[in-house]
Amino acid sequence: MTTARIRDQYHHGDLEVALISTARKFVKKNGLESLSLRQIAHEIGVSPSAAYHYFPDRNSLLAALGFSLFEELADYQDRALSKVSGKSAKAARDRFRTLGRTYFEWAIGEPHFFNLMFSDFCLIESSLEQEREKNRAYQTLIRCLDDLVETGSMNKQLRGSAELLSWSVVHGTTSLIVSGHLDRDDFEKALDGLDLALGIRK
Amino acid sequence: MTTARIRDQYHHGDLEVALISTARKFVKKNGLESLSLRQIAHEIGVSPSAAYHYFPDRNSLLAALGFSLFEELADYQDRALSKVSGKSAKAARDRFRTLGRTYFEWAIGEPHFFNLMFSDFCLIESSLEQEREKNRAYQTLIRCLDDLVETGSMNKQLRGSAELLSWSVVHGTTSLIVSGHLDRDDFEKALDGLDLALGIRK
DNA sequence: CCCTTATCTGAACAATGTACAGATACTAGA
DNA sequence: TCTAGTATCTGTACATTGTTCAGATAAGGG
Repeated sequence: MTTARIRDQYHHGDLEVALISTARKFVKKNGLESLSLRQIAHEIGVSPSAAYHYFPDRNSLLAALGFSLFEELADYQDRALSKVSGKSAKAARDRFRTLGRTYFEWAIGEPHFFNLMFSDFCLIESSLEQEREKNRAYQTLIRCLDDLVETGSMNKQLRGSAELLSWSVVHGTTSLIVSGHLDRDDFEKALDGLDLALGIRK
Repeated sequence: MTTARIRDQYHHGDLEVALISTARKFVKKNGLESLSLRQIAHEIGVSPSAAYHYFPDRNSLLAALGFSLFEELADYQDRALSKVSGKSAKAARDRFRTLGRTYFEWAIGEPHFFNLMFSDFCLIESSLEQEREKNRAYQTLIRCLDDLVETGSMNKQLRGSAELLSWSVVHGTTSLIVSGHLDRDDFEKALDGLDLALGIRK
């Protein structure tokens, strides 16, 4: 009541987050290429130049959006993982598969987001904050694999390579499916193959 | 002497391939985003509208370039593979690794090309010709794996999943490295892990 | 209440993709 | 060889884009 009242006429109040969220809306619908700063500004009801007070250029806005999408993905995965807790072998297997499946489902559901996240735009600021988000899902993967080894339901000789293999298989199939080089149902096949190769018993 | 003489003043002669090859030059240097039809036309010495006689729009030119890059990659792989012939177990292993390594090296050497090939631009016409090119490298992979099984130097129970796993690991790590989410030397680690997981003995 | 600072506007510029009418060169048929 | 017709390219034009910058407007602290 005190801060966000009539400032809508000149001062927007939350322009930075408004820019990112309407950029999100546009990218979701039409992808990166057609994203226009002017359209975003118009949608918000603000002058095209206003954006330059928060982002040096169009690329930086896309980068900021891309970074926020990594958070979204991690949140999405966490939400699904919270339903598969426990330290049993079965729970570890379920979490392992959930981790991969949510990654895939997210990408299939929002292919434009997935493309942005792994595009050139998100290359620059991959230093600090993004690393932290990456680790968030990565730590979960590590815990899954450790649990699988501890419960004796996985080939422990492969433990050293398992993280890299799992991540690259999941990301690889997802990327190839999103780009149309693989069929949708190849993902489950790949997960099955990964289980077999890592010696994960059911 | 008869066909390509003074036509340079009005009729270019090979404008379609000229458009693709100078587009290639620009993408190689600066990536997709900054690619301009007008700059390409100017470089060739032709009017901006001339391009529209061969491509309905900018996207189609990028798609045509992308498709030609799949050919280039396959050629590059074939050139390297031709030095590793033979049906021995060692030859099969070498071909297997060469197949992955050339894929990776190509992408690292020309990241902008790699990005284009797996971008939205190359989604449309992934129907006929591109399938053929994809199969070209894919058949080589299949032959490698068959040889590995025949010579008893690989876990034959994993033969069914091996193609999908290999391809997704190689593409996955490559994609993650190109987009800055993995280190360069993670690729060899992934290949080693893949060997281990598939039971490929040295 | 004023003055500094953050925030946004407005006009402007160069570059881009694309459309279209017309000019120019090539080619086949007489 | 001449002539029509077709393929190929030019020139101009338009709307849209990213980006810059001087100035207007609001907010907040002294």
